[in-house]
Amino acid sequence: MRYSNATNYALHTVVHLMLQPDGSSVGVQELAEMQQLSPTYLSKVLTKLRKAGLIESTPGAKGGYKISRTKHEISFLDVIHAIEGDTSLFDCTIHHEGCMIENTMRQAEENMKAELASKLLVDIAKEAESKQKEES
Amino acid sequence: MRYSNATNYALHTVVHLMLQPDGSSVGVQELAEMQQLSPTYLSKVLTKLRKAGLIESTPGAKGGYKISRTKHEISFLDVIHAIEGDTSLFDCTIHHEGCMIENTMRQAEENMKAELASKLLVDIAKEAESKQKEES
DNA sequence: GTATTATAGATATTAAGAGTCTTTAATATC
DNA sequence: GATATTAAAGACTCTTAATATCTATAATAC
Repeated sequence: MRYSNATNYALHTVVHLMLQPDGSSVGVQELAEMQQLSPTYLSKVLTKLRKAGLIESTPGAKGGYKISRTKHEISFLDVIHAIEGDTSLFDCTIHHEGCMIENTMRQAEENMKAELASKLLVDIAKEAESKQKEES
Repeated sequence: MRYSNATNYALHTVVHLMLQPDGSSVGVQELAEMQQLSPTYLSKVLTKLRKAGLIESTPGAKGGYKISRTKHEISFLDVIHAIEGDTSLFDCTIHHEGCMIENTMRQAEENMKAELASKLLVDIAKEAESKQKEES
């Protein structure tokens, strides 16, 4: 019962892309090396992000991925949703509607999702940037 | 990415046991029929609940399962923990400590768990009881 | 002793996650 | 236009966890 590794890769990639100079693209090769995983696998993850409108891609030489124009609005939940889909953590397979147990579980999940919707990845990127400056 | 069916079965079983007269046991046969699943499978789930101290079991004729004496303190989280273990929803497999993304995810999860720890199953049982009275 | 019931072990089945390989399409550069 | 580069998509494999099932064993009531 966990979020998939794909979600982790996606979150890290988005933050990395946010740290790039405006308009510049990064190839999947570089992104994959950074996280030590295979480029083809990561590209499948990134395609989901593109289809969700979170990043943009350009094929061909000097192509790659860059963050979309809604950069400052991308939340944790946006990325999770793009990768995991809109499934619920909990489904009562016994009752078909109005299950009180399911209601309680769903409510708790909704609150978590609301929190994750309020957390923006651009803030993580900023934090990472200032940490780098401290170190140098 | 969801909680297992086992957790659902466990939650429903606990509520059902709470609705029994004090001290009476219910066999796994009956509990399984109620939820339309195999008795041996459910018994494995219930053994986890017993090991976590949430229910008690007595083998032999007239045996079965009953809620433990801490009945009024059993929360959703207690049951989830008993079945799913204490794993986290999110693990950063790239960084080993201090990952800012992991921190944010973990914080949201902690808040959800705190909410689920505050929700008692005995309240669900009471609600179910009063609903039954309305209908009769 | 006999019937009943929980427990544990071994095993099987299924589904999802994780990942690879290959081919195709698009783009830039020369 | 030819070539190199890069994303995308399809087919496929591998592994793991969930979801069971079946059988044997141990405990208990009568």
